[in-house]
Amino acid sequence: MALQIYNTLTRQKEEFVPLHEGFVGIYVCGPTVYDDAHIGHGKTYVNFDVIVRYLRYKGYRVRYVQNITDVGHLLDTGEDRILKGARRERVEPMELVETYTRRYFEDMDRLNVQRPNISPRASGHIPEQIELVKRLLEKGYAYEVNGNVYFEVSKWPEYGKLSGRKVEELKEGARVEVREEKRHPADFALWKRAEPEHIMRWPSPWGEGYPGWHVECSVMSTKYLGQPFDIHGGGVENKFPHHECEIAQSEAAYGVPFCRYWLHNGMLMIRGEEMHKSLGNMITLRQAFAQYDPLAIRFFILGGHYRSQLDFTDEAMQAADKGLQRILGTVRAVRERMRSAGSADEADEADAGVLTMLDGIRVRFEEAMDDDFNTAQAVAVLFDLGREVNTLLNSGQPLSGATLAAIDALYRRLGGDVLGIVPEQLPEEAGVGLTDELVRILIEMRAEARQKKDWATADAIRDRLAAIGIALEDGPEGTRWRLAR
RNA sequence: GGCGACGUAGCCAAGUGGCAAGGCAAGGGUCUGCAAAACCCUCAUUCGCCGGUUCGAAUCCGGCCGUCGCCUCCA
Repeated sequence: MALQIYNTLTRQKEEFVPLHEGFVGIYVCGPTVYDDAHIGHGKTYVNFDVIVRYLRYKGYRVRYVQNITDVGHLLDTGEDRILKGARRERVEPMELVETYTRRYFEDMDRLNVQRPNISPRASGHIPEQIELVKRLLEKGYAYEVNGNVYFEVSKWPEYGKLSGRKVEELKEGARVEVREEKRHPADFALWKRAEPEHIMRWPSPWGEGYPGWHVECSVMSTKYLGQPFDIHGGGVENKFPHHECEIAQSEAAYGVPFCRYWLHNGMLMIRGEEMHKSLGNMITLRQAFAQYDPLAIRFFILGGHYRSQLDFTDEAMQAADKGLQRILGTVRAVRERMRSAGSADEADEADAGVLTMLDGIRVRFEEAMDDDFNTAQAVAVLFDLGREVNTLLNSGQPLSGATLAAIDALYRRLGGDVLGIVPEQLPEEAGVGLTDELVRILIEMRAEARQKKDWATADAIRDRLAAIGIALEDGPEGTRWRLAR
């Protein structure tokens, strides 16, 4: 079945057909690196991470570009976010940028978000941005006033096609303070003159200044992906004006479409409210990691559709944590059985019935993901797989190494490669070695106690291990241990 | 004020014309020395409310109520 994608530009699901067969170019608006990433960033980049992973699973070669904004993104006070952050921490602007860029990637790594192929920085693409502004001036779509260059929205009739807004309506009710020098309130800055105290500045044909925020995305997406390119992603809150401006600039400058499929993901809410500094409900990823397993946060995010809003609450997170443990519990059991089965089973064959079941799961999983990346549905399929596998594991019937390997491979493929929630190595597996050996000694001692029906000793061992986060589970094939959070 | 999204069980959340996925929680059972894990069963005659279209609607249309987002250079 073909992949269907909801295109915000056309407001409908469309079959995805890339520009060049076998290759997908995708650009996603990245963070402005002036502070730690919060769980809202987590949702956005996990959402797009899975989209990219699935495209790769489908066999496409994907080039994923995600910018790092390190200049030109202003606060409503007109202050540059980077400069403000640098002043706050008394460091050079680029020092601040470096710090938070690194921290951003560290946070994303913990969420198991694969890094983009290219993470271009706005400050590293100033000449290209000046080039675009020049071109817009030459073609008559922009005008310069006092060292500032603005895009003239009224010259571009298609302005508003993404967000469904009309330029005439923008005048009304807008809270934008209208700068006198603009010809129309909706005109937006392509280049800004640097005031004397503004230290991030570059020479340009219009004097010393810095680029407007929207320009970097137009420039860096097409520089690495061409124009037009396949997919542009970002949070809904950037649909207008950011994305609208990107389209206008790029299409006015080059006369060809900018991007073919627009994807917008829904925002993350905190107990029903938008996360906002002024509401004091901001949760950084680092804070969240202190309380929850990063993979559980990822799993929580995948429990909803990427286009929907998602409400972050303690209860919902706990449910997600439990749910993930359930899935990983099955994976752990399969891998343990593989290990204890040994590698000696040459000539063994996978059970045909099991293979058929696995194939059915794979098909249902793909159907869910093909339908506009329905991860919630895909996760449900994984739960169904878990029930089947657990039943198989408990049935007492012998399972060949090949059968177990096929099950494990499917988990790695769907749960690992695509959803990114099944690790290559579970924590217990990583800790094999000393921890495993120590725990096994205790398990043996406990087994002896149990044999003598010395329940007090047996339970004491179990309780004390539980107290340090190691859970013991007695089964027909002996006792297993796992890390319990 | 303008534009848009959503409202599904105690909670989270899929489903967009044919008798309501999945997870968490809860109750019962199997297994266990007791647990844990796992499995089985139960858990929305109903999808904010009121109308309409249809043989048939959670799904389409209209109205109302409620929540949220954008119009502020927040992912």
